[in-house]
Amino acid sequence: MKIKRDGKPTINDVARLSGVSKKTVSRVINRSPLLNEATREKVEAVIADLGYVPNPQARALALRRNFLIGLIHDNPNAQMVLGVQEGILSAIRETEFALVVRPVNRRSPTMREDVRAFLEQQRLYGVLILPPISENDDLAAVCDELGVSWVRMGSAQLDAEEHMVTSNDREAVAKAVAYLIGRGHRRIGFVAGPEGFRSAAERALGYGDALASAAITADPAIMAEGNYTFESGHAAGEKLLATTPRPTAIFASNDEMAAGVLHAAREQGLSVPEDLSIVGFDDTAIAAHIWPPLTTVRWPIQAMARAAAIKLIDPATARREPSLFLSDLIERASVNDV
Amino acid sequence: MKIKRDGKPTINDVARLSGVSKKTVSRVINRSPLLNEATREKVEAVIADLGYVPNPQARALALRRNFLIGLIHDNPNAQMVLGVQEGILSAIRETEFALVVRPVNRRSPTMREDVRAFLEQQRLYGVLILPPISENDDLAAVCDELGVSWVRMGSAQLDAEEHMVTSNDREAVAKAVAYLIGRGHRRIGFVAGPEGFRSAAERALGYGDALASAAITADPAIMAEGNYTFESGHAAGEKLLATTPRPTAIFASNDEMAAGVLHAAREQGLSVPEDLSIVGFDDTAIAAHIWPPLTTVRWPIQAMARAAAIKLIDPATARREPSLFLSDLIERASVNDV
DNA sequence: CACCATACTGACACCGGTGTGTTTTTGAGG
DNA sequence: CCTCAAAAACACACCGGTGTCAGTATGGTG
Repeated sequence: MKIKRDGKPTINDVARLSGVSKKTVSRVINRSPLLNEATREKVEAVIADLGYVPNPQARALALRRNFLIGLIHDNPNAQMVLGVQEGILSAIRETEFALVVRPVNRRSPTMREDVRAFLEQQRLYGVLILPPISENDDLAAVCDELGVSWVRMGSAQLDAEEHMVTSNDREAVAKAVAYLIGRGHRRIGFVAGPEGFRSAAERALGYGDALASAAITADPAIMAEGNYTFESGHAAGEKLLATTPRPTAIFASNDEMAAGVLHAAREQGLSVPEDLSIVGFDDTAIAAHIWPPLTTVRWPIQAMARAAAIKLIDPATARREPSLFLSDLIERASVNDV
Repeated sequence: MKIKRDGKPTINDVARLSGVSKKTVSRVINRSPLLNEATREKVEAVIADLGYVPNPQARALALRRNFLIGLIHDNPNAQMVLGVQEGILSAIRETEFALVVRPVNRRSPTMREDVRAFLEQQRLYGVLILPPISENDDLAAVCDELGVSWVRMGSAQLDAEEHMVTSNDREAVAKAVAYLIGRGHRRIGFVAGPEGFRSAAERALGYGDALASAAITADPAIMAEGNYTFESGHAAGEKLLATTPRPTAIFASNDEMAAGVLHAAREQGLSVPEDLSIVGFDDTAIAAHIWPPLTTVRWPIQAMARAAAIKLIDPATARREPSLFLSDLIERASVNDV
């Protein structure tokens, strides 16, 4: 007698074939300690023989919790989202968890309700929220209300450590701008991220810190705002390069905008880094692939995502690991001494 | 009397409060036609009042199928993977399906077993497989064996239409190379994708077709192989540009490699497109952001992914939609007349 | 050798939905 | 007013696991 029907074997098949109750099989699966060694081996042999794998839906129903964790993001940048996915996966590989992705549109007025409906329908175990929408406290509130555990990633400590993985953008930008100052630059333009983004604010603060440390007074004429896109960086570059005296260096709050600035410089016949030094932020793939390769700040996105996932699925372990991540300056070829 | 416990309301709560059996509530949820209008309204009122949402795990258990579709990929390119995710999501939005992602490593000897374990553990409804691993027939076999429906995306018709969404790379490359020929180029280098990739083979075939149509004999000296990375494109570029006479144009089998070729050209003091024309393939973000912006072939990845997802969740509708997608040439600034 | 704590194991209800077969209600026709 | 088929609703088992608590060996004690 093999399996009853032709479908996949169930716990009942295993129980019948090994002559024990289904509860005992359940104990074997869950590595219960109060279990006779001989019984365990007998059951395990049948499991292996049958190729039995427990049904996750039945398990989820009985346990009243499932093993799905969600990633909620608003695709700020493909490289980053994929880095995050890799990071999460490195944490949940070897576990029974799986990753469900859910892009949302931050400009949609129904975003909050979309997320709510998604969580209600799927009943995920927990979710990870990426910037920029991680800055939205509403989403965290929705999760709490629905009993979904959550962790957000961001550029400033918005929550208790159990709910937050943070990168220290302010400090990282300060270091990068200080690096430009160290190379002799005094007139350093700044392309900010969009208003309302915490990351943008933090990075702007870091720029201010660095100038202040060097006793350089900030000049609003060489500061522009972009929205983290290539096009906005291009426009900001045009504006900054039209000022007199022209900045000798520009720090852009992300790589895409830095690429836009580079583009603008090229259109005006300027060479980089000879006529203009540029530093970006994020170290996405684009940074290494444009010409000249961009000096930028590397945000350890993958490690952060991994830490966030661990917080979600194993809070005990997570408490012994860092929640604040520092970024490194990656020197490439877009900066010259002045 | 509201809900029994403080948990989420269940079908039993709805049944009790509206004075019908749970099966009737089930019929309301599933829009069963044999249902009295008055009863439906009564039950729907209670559902709305309670904010009841059916438990997907219980549903999955009873139906013996869930509403999870998987995306199996080997991250060839962040832009592409994210485009695919967006495409799938546009198809499943408004449905009860969710998207589970699962990156794998094609170089791992256990890849096949990894995928198998994943499918067995999660019991997904169906999966979508991206190139390049979609070319691996083993994975399709594993899915069949496990009763998981599947659709693969690829550069050539490998399967019956119900299992396959195809892009016509050969024809697209032929068009792109013909375009270079039309601009007066005769000595056109080619950077191939890695051996063993169907997409690489198809693209090489397209290159050959175009040369043949123009009665140009292919010169092995100006053909190199890369592995779809920036670095390999850079190396291929160095090799091709060292030949005499130097090619006046180079077609690279993807954008990353095209960027690498551009890099190599720049290092040799060549300007693009004045001294060398370059055409890429994929139209990922990098194409528009490098300097000069790259003329490339746009692969309608998002539409393809959407079509693939529809094939999975709604085969009937899918039969009325296209399964073969043609690519367009996007003219930017990396090509000059010779 | 009876007794009892300890270590295992089992029976059964339950999680929250859906399928099946049966019963009740409805309403048209005689 | 009764009959009876069609329509609507119900009861109950079932999907495949887990929790609870009771039952059965086992072996050390008095």
